[in-house]
Amino acid sequence: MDRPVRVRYAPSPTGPQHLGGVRTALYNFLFAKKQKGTFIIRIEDTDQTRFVEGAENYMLESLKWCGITHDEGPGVGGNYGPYKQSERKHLYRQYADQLIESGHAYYAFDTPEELDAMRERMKASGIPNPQYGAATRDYMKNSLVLPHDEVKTRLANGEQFVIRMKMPRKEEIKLQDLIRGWVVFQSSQLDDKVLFKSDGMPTYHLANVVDDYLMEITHVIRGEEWLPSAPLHVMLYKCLGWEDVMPHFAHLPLILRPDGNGKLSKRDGDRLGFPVFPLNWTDPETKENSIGFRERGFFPEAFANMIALLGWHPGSVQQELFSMEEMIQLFTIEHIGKSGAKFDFEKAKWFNHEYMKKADSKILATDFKKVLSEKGITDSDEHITAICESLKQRCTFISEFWDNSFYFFTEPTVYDEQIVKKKWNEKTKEIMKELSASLLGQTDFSFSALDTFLHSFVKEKNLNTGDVLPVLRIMLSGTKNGPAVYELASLLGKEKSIERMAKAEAEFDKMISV
RNA sequence: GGAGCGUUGGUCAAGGGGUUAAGACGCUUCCCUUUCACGGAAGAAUCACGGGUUCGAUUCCCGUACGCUCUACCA
Repeated sequence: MDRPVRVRYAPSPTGPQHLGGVRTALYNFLFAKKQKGTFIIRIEDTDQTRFVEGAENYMLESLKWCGITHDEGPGVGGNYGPYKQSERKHLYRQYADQLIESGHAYYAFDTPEELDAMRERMKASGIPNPQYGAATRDYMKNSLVLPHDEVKTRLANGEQFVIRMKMPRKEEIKLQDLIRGWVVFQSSQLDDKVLFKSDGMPTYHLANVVDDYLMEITHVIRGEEWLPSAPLHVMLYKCLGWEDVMPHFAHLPLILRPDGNGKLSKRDGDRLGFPVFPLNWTDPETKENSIGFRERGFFPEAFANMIALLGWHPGSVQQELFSMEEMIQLFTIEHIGKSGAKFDFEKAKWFNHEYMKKADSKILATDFKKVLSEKGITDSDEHITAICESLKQRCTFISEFWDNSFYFFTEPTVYDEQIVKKKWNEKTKEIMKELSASLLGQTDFSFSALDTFLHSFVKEKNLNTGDVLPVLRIMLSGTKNGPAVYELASLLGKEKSIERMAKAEAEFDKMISV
C-alpha cells in the first residue's frame, strides 16, 4: 500500500484538551511531516449533549502555540471537507443503510428503559456484563426479530430507532497494531454497538470509519483507550467493502499521573500544583480557572519537546533536547513505547530550564521588560539584556526573573543579617573603604576587568577573599545569592556600586550596634 | 466479572539470548565558586514473580501477580 500518507487528529470539543491530546496531535504531526504526508484536524462533534463552548477554539490555539500546524481542517480548509462531523451529518446515513442492506446492521427500537430492564434481567440471571449482542438481540425489539411489516410501519410512523452493528456470532478479528503487533479479538466478546443514534447522528464508530475512508486516511494514530473498539472498526471496514484501504492502526500508551496509578487528570494537576492543560482554560459553566503550561511560563518548544519524549524516544541517539525539525527527522512509530508514562513535572521544568539557557537574551529581555514596566521600572535594552544573560543561568521561568534581579533595579533596603553580623567589623569596614576608593579609580568595569581587579585587590592587601567578596555582595545587593560578585558590580555600574557601598556602610553599622 | 493492553533504578528511558544493563530527571556526596545557579565527578537496578526453551535468559514461550484501558443512543 503506497498511498500518500494522510493522518488525522480527531478531538471532540467536550472540554479543554490536555497533555495526552496534544501529544496525540504531535505524534500525528511528526509522522505526517516525516513521511511527507498530510496532517488533518477533524472535529468529532457528534454528541451535541456534551458540546462545550470554546473547546474547539482552545484546541486549535493550543496546537498553534506548540507549533503543530495542520494542512487540512478548521481554519485552513482542504479538498476533503467539511472537517467538522456535525457539518457532515448528511453523509453517514447512507453507509448505515448500506450495512442494513448487506445484513451487517439492523434497526433497534428499544427504549432506554427497555435496555435497562434487559440489563437488570441478565444481571439477575448471573451475567455480570450484559451486552446487546448475539446472546440477547433475539429477545429485543429490533428488525431482526420483528415482522417486516411492523418494522416498516414503525419506521413510517417516525418512531425512534437506532442502527446497530450485527456482530458475527463467532469470528476471529485480527488487527496489526503498529505499536503492539497482532492483536486478536473474538467477535463473541463484542456487542452490537450503536452506529447511528436516534437523534440522526452517527456514533463515533461509524463517523470515524466513514470519515477516515472518505478522507483517505492511511494511518490512525490515537490513544490506547480506543484499542478495545478497534475490532469493531475493522469489522466496519470489512462490511463496508473498504478492507483494501483500511488504515494502519497505532494505539498510543496513556500518560499517567505522577503518583499512584491511573490516567493523568486535571485533579492531579490541582493537587500536585502543576498544569495539565497547554493553555489557560476557564470552564464556561463553573467559571473555574485552570492554569496552562503557557501561562505557567513554559516555552512552546520546551513543552513540545517534553511531551514528545513522554512515550517516544528515537533510540540510539543519546540526546533529549530536540527541535521540532529534529523530531520530524527522527520520528518513527516503531520507537513509540508500549507502556504508559508517568508525567513528571520536575523533568518538565528541567526541559524549560534547558531552553531558557539556550534562549536569546534579547528576546528574554523584551519579555522581562514587560514585567519591569508593570513595576514602573524602565531601563535600557542593553542593560536588561545583559541582566537576562546572567539570569537565564539560574531561572527556569521568566516569572522568576524579578526575584533574582530586583537589586539591579531598586536599591537594597534589607541586608542579609547573618552575613552582616558575621562579617562586619572595624577591619572589614576599613577594607571596604579602601576598596571603594580604589574602585573609584577603576575605569574598566567589564566582567573580566573587575574579576581580576577584585582578586588582585585581595592579594595586594594580603586579605582573604572571604573577608571581601561576601561583604561586597551584601553591600551591593542585600542578598547572599546571585551572580558572581564581579558580574554583580559590573552590571550595576561604577557609580551605583560606590553609592551602595557608602549607604551599606552606614546601614551595617546600625545593624551591628543594636 | 469479561476482553484487550502493559510491567528495565523513585521517574522518563536505551538495549536486546552471552554487556561492567546506556543516558536523562530527581536525590545524596564531592570538585569548581567562600553565594545561588551553571559546569564537572561519583553513588544507588540480582531488567515484577514462577516455570519452561537453551550450553546460557533481562531479552523467546507459558503461567501468576500487579497495573491500566474498555465494557453508554460518550468520544
